[in-house]
Amino acid sequence: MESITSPKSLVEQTYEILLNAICTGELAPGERLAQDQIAAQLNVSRQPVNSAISILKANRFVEDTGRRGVIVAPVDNSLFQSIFEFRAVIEPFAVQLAGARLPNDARREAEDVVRQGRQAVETRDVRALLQADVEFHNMLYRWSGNPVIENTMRGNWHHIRRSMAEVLRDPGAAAPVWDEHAAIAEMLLDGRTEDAAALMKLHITFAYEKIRAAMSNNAPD
Amino acid sequence: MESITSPKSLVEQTYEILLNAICTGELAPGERLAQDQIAAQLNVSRQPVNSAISILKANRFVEDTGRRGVIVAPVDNSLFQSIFEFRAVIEPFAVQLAGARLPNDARREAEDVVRQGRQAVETRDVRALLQADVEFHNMLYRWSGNPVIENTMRGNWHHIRRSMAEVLRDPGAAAPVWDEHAAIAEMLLDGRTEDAAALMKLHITFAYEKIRAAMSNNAPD
DNA sequence: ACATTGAATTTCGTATACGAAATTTCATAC
DNA sequence: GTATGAAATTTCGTATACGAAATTCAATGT
Repeated sequence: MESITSPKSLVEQTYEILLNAICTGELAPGERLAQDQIAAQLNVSRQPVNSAISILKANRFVEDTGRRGVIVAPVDNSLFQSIFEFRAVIEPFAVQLAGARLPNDARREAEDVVRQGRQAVETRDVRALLQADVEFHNMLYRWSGNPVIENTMRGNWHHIRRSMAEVLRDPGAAAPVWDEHAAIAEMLLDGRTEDAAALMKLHITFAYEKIRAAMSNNAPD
Repeated sequence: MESITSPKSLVEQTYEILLNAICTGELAPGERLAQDQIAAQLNVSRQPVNSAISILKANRFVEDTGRRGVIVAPVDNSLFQSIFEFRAVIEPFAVQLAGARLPNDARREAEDVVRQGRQAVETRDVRALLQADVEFHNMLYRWSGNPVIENTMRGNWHHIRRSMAEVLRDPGAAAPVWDEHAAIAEMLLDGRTEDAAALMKLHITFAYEKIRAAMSNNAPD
């Protein structure tokens, strides 16, 4: 028997919709969030919209202009480097911890996620690709048994998604990513934890190089 | 000339007051947050209180009960281990980065913070001690030049503060902590980055051991 | 034409109002 | 004395209302 779960409040729903719009780039950096307009669009009053914006503000996804309302926070280019510099340490660490704490159905779960990722590559669906990427890494965070990693990275992934959405214009380029994911999972499930962690470090480095290359093509500044 | 900074909104002020009360333990885990009562206490309407609680909820400091309102999230004991496991990797990493990117007035800044920390040890002021601790580590995050570290740890420090408040009943025990802080800063400023990072790793390990010992005294379960 | 200024408009922050859902209270039956 | 259930109360989520501050825009002077 499962416990009763109350439906999400309008504040939560509004927050998720706005955050998603920001992360996918639908709401561009610098764009203003007008409460009235958003409220009308979502068919709610301004009150939940106002609360949702407060949450976005606290989490630095939007900035106060001091004037009318808030704007979507800019994605400054140096953020890429910082994010991947950070992940190059955290991700292998998560793999190392996971090696000692694998759940029973780990193999099945890993195979599911990898299948989803590869399917997204096939269908060239950027949104599904990003989601599978989040899920793969999130799976490892869970396996690490360290909830701080999971919580910390939850926040970071939204920022990562914002960045990725800008450069992942060619989903075909993501094919090797999923070979790497599969190899990492395989090593981990085989008990070769150190190898898996080392490959994860490479994986993040590769991803960063790829993104940097894509960026300099898209916006050569 | 400095730019005009708008005064904090009631939502922000309410959020900070509530978060602080949660982190210091003034609002105990499991305690209910009644909007009417808080609003009356802070002399504002329920509206800013409601928004502030939404932010707390999004950041996992309070939990939905599904029934009336929210309760302060429990601090489960395994969180200690997770936090320090995490910091044992992140803090030395921050030191390593900082070694290459020290600002000009680094020495002066470090001396200021260490002085504040030692003074808090003298006066046995737990609150000031925690604040100095946050500031010392935050200084290193800033020096690391990686804003992701700083942002990530900002959130985590609130949780760390919650945990620490419960065990830091004896401020005298914090004296060696500030010797370690001073030594880390000294090494870093001397260009001995690797040594500083190694000591930082030890520092976190020591801190964890100390807290674990204090915990088993306070609540032997 | 362009700058200036002040009235009209927009839009936000916060207060208040209202309906719904849960809890508490209390009368009643066993 | 305990269980039951309906009425009263509490309290939340959300809508609406209102005042203040910023922006827009048109009228006026140069």
